[in-house]
Amino acid sequence: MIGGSTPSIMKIPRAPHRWNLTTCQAIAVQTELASAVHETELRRPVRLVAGADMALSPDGEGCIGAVVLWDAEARVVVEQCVAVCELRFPYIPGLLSFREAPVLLAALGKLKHTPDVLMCDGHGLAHPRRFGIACHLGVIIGLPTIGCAKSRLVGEYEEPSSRRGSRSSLTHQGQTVGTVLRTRNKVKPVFVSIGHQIDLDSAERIVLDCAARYKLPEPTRLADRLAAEGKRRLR
DNA sequence: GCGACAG
DNA sequence: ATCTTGTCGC
Repeated sequence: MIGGSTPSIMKIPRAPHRWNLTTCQAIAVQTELASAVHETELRRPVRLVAGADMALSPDGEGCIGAVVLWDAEARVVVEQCVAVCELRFPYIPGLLSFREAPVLLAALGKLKHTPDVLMCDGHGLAHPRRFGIACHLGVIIGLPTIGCAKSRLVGEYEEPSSRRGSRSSLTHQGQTVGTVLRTRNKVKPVFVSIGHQIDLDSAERIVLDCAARYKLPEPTRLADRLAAEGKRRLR
């Protein structure tokens, strides 16, 4: 490679829309792209699980996106990348992807390996318009994605029993949009939903498999930690 | 009008 | 997301 540029095989397609939009336009984009979400069976077996998360820069004007590629078989980190961007959109419940997706896509574009699935820190179909950040990233990169959030955005559910592995359906407007899953005994559960090109049972299994020691699945937990580290380095 | 509301 | 140390409970 000339100039020492690092070759990457993780090609990120350009988003089919702009990111700096009005809230009204952003909602229109979600309604439009929601029809592109595919709820399907997982084809290839999953081994490489990427986790993505973001942290705000010290001054609050920018953000640090982090991606950690986790080998779910060997239980080791394969690769990790970070990217920095200026914030162009505020945090508005239901429009999270317009604030976070740009940096996460930038970080994903630095990956040398292509993940089998991407685990997002937020919801997928468990969203008012069935288009949370996991769906948005999945539709853009064309890979299977899972939404694994720490709290509820929409929907109703029964508290699952206190044992790891117990679950209950998250329903919204008469539809099952996700699963409330207990990954650790007596610890607050996580909210799992389909992002793109996957089925809910597989999503749940992958989250549980990746969360053997902590509440959050390893890819997400490590990406969160990496983003926090990047934040400290900017001081 | 009031309350809810991923990160 | 972020501000923040110790502390209660298994």
